[in-house]
Amino acid sequence: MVAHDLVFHHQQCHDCPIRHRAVCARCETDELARLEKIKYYRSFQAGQTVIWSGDKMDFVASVVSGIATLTQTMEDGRRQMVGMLLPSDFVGRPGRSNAAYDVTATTDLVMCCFRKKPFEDMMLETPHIGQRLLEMTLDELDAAREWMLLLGRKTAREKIASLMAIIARRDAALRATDGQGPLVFDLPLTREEMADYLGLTLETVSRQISALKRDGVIHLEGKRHIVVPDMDRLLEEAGDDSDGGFLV
Amino acid sequence: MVAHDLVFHHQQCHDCPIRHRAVCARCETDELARLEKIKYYRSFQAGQTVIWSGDKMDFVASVVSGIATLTQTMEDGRRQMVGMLLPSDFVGRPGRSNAAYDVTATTDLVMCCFRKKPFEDMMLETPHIGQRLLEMTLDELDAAREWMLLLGRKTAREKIASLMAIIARRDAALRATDGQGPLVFDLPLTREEMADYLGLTLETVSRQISALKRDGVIHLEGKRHIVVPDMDRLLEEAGDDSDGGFLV
DNA sequence: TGTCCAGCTTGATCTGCGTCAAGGCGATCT
DNA sequence: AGATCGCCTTGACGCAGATCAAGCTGGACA
Repeated sequence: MVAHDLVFHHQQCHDCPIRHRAVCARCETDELARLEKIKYYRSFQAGQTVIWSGDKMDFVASVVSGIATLTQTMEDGRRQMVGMLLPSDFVGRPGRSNAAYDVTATTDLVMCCFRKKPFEDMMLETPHIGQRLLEMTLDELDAAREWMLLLGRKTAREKIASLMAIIARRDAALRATDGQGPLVFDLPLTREEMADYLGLTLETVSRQISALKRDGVIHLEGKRHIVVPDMDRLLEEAGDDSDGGFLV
Repeated sequence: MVAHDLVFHHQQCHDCPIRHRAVCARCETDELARLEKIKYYRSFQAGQTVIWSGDKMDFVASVVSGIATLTQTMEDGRRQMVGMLLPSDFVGRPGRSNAAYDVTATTDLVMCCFRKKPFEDMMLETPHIGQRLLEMTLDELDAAREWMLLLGRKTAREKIASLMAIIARRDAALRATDGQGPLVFDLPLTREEMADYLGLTLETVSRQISALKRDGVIHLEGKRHIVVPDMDRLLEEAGDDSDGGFLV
């Protein structure tokens, strides 16, 4: 059964490697049949650009596997990441025909795309798709606002610690690691991408990672593999609201 | 006729001083009647807090007049504004019972509130309310992402110039000033609020405003009244993507 | 086995903005 | 008219993070 879950179904999709949300409707056959007809897959290699800001974008999509980023660039080349898309995340804006950001595959990437017009038609006739999309958009808005606090007010060290915590959390959620014990994950971003995420330079990122390592907040094996011996300590370094958690 | 326009109607509301969007449904009498029953008004004085982060929030609302801000605060007192609500803007999240941010009236403020539960019920039965809300949320997300670029990558001078441009634009939109000629407006924020908006200190805000004045980019009469002799010059200072405009 | 290169680290130095501190200005109250 | 208070400006100084520069490390390829 196909279940891309725009409504919180989590069945295994018959032709996708993972469960992903944000794509299909309640599992009612007619809807599914319609979705099947307008959906198609696209693959990208790490580093490839999915779409440039300003380009015509006649589809919406959800990430099946891999990671994509949204970035904005100023004329002089300064770049700021404004979105990170993990599996199940949604890109594209119904009711707009041009991309507002550069979308880039930072790892090998598979996306499940829907041609925009028929998707919009379906949204009109199937309210719960829109409802689910609203919910996801509100979540993204919350994430963006958390990110704004980070960019505007946190120190470099806090920024790095925050990023580690965010990645650890999302990684754990994806793998449904109910996880007690030391947290382990791989950084899916280069130092430069982290810098673009955090509003820093790659040198500062490197230095602060070294500092956190020196201070025992994280261990790293190789350049990408991170072990967090004590999540609470990390969250403290991140300057996050205590309680380690989710107000939501 | 009441028309708070969750669907782009712009009739004058019979009991509100201005046209505002984001509140009511297509002007079909039964819907209006229902909305009338669940709506009520609240007024706040400049400086009053509407709701604290974490508090129970059993309503959603739209701004009728005045300006409200959303801010996040770290334990040590560092603050970052994450949203600015002008008339017609919407606050509150269907499907969540606690506020995620401090909401504060920066000017005298009137809000049109709807008790949450009945509003949610209505959303379920009246899809276009949800559709309109999705549209507005996507707009806010775009604004948040623009804001992230500002926070992460712009210099203090660019930040100030950007803020002036944003306020000028929103002000013009509100007053439907189709406006050629020198742009004129009042700053609705104190220097400290601007600092919280921009991720700066109030001293830096003050210094950069003085600098822009010295360089003739803006003129100011008193401390709040701004005249922009050349909008293009201002946008250039803001480091915004040339074309002066809206990709949307 | 060497060499090449992208990604990363580390050092030295510079600078934009924060911090601390001292007033100025205008509105409101007495 | 003076006192008070919130808001704003300006100066002096210090530091976190940017910039510039050199070199490391590990994987791909010949």
